[in-house]
Amino acid sequence: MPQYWLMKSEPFKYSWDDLVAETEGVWDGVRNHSAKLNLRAMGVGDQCFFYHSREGLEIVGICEVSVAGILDPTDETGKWAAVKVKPMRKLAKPVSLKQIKAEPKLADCELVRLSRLSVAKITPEEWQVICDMAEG
DNA sequence: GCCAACGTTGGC
DNA sequence: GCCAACGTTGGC
Repeated sequence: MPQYWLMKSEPFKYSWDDLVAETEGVWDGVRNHSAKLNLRAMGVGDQCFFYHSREGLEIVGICEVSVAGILDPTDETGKWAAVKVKPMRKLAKPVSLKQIKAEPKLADCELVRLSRLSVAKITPEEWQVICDMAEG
């Protein structure tokens, strides 16, 4: 059974469109231990929301882990983890942070509780709630 | 651009 | 091993 995640990226550094253009992207540059543990816990086929931070502040698309458990190629120490992801689909309607905060069912999600965590875990229930919001 | 939250570093 | 200082992240 796949797990669910949310990955943040600043769109002016690496946006959803950049990932789509690349077809497959390496999710590297994470330098936070909690985020690293989440990256290490990912498996091939896991589903990830692609969230735009700093600008946009919304979930824009869904991608899937295509390669799990690799070392961060941008890290010379060999201590940091990375995964590869492939874009799956763009959301019909982006789900903004504002909407997420306004939804009681999402009040406890890692994205809201740990706002600075760049790779957050999403429960299946939360995933479903956000997917419903993206279609509404 | 500001600032709060949080992680890391380094002096003791 | 504690904690103050500092740097970074990310919402506003």
